[in-house]
Amino acid sequence: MASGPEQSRGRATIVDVATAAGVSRQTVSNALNYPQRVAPATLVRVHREIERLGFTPNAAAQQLRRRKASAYGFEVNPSGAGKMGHILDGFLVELTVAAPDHSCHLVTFAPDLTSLLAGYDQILSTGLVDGFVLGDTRHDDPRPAWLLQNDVPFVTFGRIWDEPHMGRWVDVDGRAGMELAVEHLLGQGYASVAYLGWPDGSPVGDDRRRGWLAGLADAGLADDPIAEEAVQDLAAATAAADRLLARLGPDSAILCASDLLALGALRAVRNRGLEPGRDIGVVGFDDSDVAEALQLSSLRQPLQQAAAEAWRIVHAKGTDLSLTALLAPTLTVRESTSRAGDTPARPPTPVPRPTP
Amino acid sequence: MASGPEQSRGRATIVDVATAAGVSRQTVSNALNYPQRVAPATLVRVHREIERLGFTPNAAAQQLRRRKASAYGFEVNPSGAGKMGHILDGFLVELTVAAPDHSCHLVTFAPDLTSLLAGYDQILSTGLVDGFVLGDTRHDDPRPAWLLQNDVPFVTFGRIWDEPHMGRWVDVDGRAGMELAVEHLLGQGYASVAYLGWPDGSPVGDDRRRGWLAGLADAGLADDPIAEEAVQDLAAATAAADRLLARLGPDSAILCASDLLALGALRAVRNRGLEPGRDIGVVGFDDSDVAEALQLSSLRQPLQQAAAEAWRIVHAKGTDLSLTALLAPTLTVRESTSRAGDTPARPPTPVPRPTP
DNA sequence: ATGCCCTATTTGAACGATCCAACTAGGCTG
DNA sequence: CAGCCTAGTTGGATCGTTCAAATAGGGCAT
Repeated sequence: MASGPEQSRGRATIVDVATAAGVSRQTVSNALNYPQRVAPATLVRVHREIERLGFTPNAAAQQLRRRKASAYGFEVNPSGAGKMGHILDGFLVELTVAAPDHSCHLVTFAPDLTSLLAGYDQILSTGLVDGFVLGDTRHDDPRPAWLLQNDVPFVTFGRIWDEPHMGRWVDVDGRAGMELAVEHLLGQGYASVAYLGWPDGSPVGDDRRRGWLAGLADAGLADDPIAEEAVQDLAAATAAADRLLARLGPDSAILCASDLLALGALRAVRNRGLEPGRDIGVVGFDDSDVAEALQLSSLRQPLQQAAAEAWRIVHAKGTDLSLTALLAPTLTVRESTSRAGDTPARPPTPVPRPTP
Repeated sequence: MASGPEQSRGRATIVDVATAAGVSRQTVSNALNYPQRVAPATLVRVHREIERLGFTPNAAAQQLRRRKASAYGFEVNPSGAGKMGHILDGFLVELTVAAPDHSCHLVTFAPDLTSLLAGYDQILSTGLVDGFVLGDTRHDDPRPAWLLQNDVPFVTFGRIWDEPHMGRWVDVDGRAGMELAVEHLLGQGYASVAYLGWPDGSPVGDDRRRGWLAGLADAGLADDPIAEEAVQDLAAATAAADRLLARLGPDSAILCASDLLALGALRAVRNRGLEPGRDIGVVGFDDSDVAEALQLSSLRQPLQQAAAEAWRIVHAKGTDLSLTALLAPTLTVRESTSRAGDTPARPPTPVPRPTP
């Protein structure tokens, strides 16, 4: 697989190939970077030697001469790794998979404790990366402005809500996703669709709530929208969902801003002796592992598309500020929204509680 | 933060610092790499100029000259990203956080479809990375042998079960973790501890099962161990747990090989009208987001330690084949194993099912 | 004073590739 | 037949750093 060069003093270099093919090193370089400049006969001869010697251009030498690393930094946050709804892990994977299509790669780095920008400045100043993919956008985020000011290529996953005119982002259209979910739920025969969301103030949450309302309006059901709020916590979600159920009639559905909230809804439903899907429809957001395990219908973010768009945007030349991509999520339908769902979780014979 | 060099033609280089400090470039290099070779007075002068000019050594130039990238590759697998129990995401984060301690960084790459080794060979041949951190170990894994044969530094997360004598791994002691869990459960007052595990044959699963048996033996309860098997699937796990409950007396506990299996156990327990924790103890493995959300006690892998050990091993010089680290997991105790747990999930007033 | 050693520092030469400008054949034009 | 153009090829310089060997300049013993 990796056969050594003439002299076994390491890997084959471009001059090894050149001498073997009887040409100059520049011709070998041209054969790889500008094939149209090289005579066809020479081209095949060079490529044969490249193949034979197992030559691969040295990345460090290319980076040095080209003044370009063809690498991008991705900040990973220790606090939220593996957390539910943290689709960043999946996004990173899809970015990595798509990276070769753009002949570049990804370098991970951890945030600097002193400053939000320090970590970025440091890895950038070594020339290790050309730019960044920001996996999240925070409120009052100083990073986009700083990067723009320093002419550093970047793209964020998540809209830059504070500055709507600022481009260079890719995001998932939570609003459209919610409309889709409402349509699905009504199509399944649920009479009404209530909403379990986060408290006002988070841009993402507000956007999703608007999607729910829009979905109701589309169906002409917007006259009396029923909603409850809960923070991202199971106990709070369960309690809020229970309040919701108290206000709802039969054959209702609950649309949730996250899988965790939906998990609370599932518990509240079961606590009332009801069966999710058959009695009450429940839809979550992010299609996390939990959703899959609990047979919870959920909106899935198109991470593969998002990664592709991210690479496109980060590589786009010029200062075009309107480089954006808004992608529609898809709905993964499971038992929690199917009326005729068999309920395998229920055991054949209920057993009374054993008394000590 | 990033002030330019004398001529604003890019970043400050080592010669910019040298001329500014009135020394040769090599002295600046020495000041950074071998400070003891430089006279104290010169040292402070050089460092002052480095600070003033905001100089950072160019990584590509260093890599080229040192013939060393100070980077390591980490293969990310598209199929299992974000999956429950996939602690690889967390491991990658901890590796990234700890990387600066070893003045190196991490480069992610996706598996090549043609061959398991092709992706490794390719990124290695460019000199982009010096070695690899393998996030998982498969059965009949050709990678460790290949890497060893080619003198490529590496370390695996997960023992190399096929070749017990082969070193260069860091792993979590599932067996010890299970013993710890059994001890905890018995200490909580549960009369017996049953086991819900994977079918025989997986090295990890068999190891954990042995830990359970060892824990029972330590307590003198090994005479009639009760266990059931299920594949990594919620429905199967729920059914198996239900079979287990049929065989168990009151005040028992179920120790599970994974959080997903434990999730099935929780459902089976609730389906019988019992309350996890109060009536039946349940313990999972991996302390995933689900465990946290469902208040499930679970064994947590010490990923931070694992990352530190991984860096130590991958950087260890020589061909010492016995470079290993076996770390003990910790138990995160939650309501599913606390007898006197309040049960916030139960609503104050049960409501009958609404009839249409 | 001469020789010698030791320390601090400097100079030359890589590392492996690409950019740039120059060079050589040819064929074509006027 | 001189001159021009183009395709194909080449050598020199360069990216920014570190390695290896050479130099300068004391201090100390002979």
